[in-house]
Parts: sequence; structure tokens; C-alpha cells
Amino acid sequence: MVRHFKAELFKSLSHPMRIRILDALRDGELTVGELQQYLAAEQSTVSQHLAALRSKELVYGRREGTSVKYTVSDAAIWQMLDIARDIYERQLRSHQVMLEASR
Amino acid sequence: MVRHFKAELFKSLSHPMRIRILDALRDGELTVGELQQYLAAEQSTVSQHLAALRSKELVYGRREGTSVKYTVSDAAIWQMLDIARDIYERQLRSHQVMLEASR
DNA sequence: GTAATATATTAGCATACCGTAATATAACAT
DNA sequence: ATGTTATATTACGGTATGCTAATATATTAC
Repeated sequence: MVRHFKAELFKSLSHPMRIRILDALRDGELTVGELQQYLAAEQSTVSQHLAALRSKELVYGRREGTSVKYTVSDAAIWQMLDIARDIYERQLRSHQVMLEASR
Repeated sequence: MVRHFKAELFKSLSHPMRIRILDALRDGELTVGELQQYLAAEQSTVSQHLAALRSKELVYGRREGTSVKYTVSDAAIWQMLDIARDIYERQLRSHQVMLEASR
């Protein structure tokens, strides 16, 4: 039950463009158009990735006139992205150590 | 580059059985056989999930005689699982609030 | 060496995911 | 009501995932 939720949550995060979207929203809400421009991607592609994030309630959109502004719904999401970067950096270091040791 | 790593990392976490494996390893290393028994799953299924985790270096295995003992390679992985649970709980609460508000 | 046990890998099939292109919906202006 | 802009959804083809069954590898015992 909880693990299925977690698995689905991580699946939502398992695409580079969705991670870029969440990063882009760190400084505040953005419209689909702004995201589209920033990501240099097709409209429907962006919209589908937003739909994926929305379906797990990682973001929500509020209409403002003819456009929709998106917001990350829980700051802990960025925390996970930050931890992922930490893990990445530690892996890099340990690879360096192994390389240096092999001389 | 970094985002691809993150995406791949989250993809590794995007399956309930892999999450169960990582949770099971919180108390220390376990052999494939022990995991297999605990998860009540086929040998090859467990082995393939371990291979997925190994390929991203989330776990590593050391041979001990005829069996292999697995360990989580970075405690930050559990931290991400814990944050995921927090997000889950906050979503539950906000759903409850919305239910109660709709009366 | 062979046999037995533990683990890893491969092949095949069913299902899920992703991008492009096309179509649909929503809000606003005229 | 029509037109325009912004966003969402659907359909379809290609690729990736995940399970089962079968096969391969590695270690120990004999």
C-alpha cells in the first residue's frame, strides 16, 4: 500500500524532463508556456509530463485567464532531488578513489 | 548529465519489490536466499531486481562461500524512502481535510 | 573429476512508457 | 457566435520493463 505509493512517486520522478520541470518551479510558479519555452519541448510533451506529475499530486495548476500556472505541492520533493544529487556526488568520489587506487 | 543520473536513480526505486528489498536491508546485510524467502518471490525475479539496484550501485554484494550478502551502499537511500513516506502522509491528511470540508 | 546448492543471466512474451501528430477543451476578445 | 490563444487529451508506433522458465556460472563437498 505505502510501498506502491512510493514506487509510483519515484516513477513520476524517473524522467529527466520531469526533474527539470520540478527544478524550474523552485523559484515559484510558471505557466505551461513558460515551461515549454524553457524546456524547448513540444506543447503536448510538456503537458503530458505535467499530467503525470499532477496525477500523483506532485504539482498542481491554477487557471489564470487563458493560461495555467503550476506549483510544486510539497517542498519535500526538492529535498529528494537534493539527496539524489548527494548520492551522485558520493558515487563520483568513490569512482575517483577507485581509479586512483588502481595505479 | 546529473538529471539523467537522478532519473535513473528514481527509476531504480520505482518498483515495490525493490523498495521492499532496500527496507529489508535496513537492519544489515542479507543473502539472496533470505531476501527471496522474505519477499516470497521467484529466485530469478529477486536476482533481477538486485541486478537493477546493483547496476546503479544502490547495493553491492559480497560473496561468502556459496551465497552472496547484499548491503545498501548509501544510507541516503533510506532517507529518500523516509521522505517519500512523509509526502504520502501529508497527501493523506490533505485528502482527509478536503473530505471533511465537503460536508 | 561429479554432485549439490546458491546466484546470475538469457529468451520470450505481455504490458507500460514516451514522443509526435492530431484533435478537443477552456477562456477571452470581438 | 466566430476567432484566437493556451492547455489538455487521444491515437499510434517504437522502445523499455517485468515476470516466468530455462540455462549458465560459481563455490563447496565428495
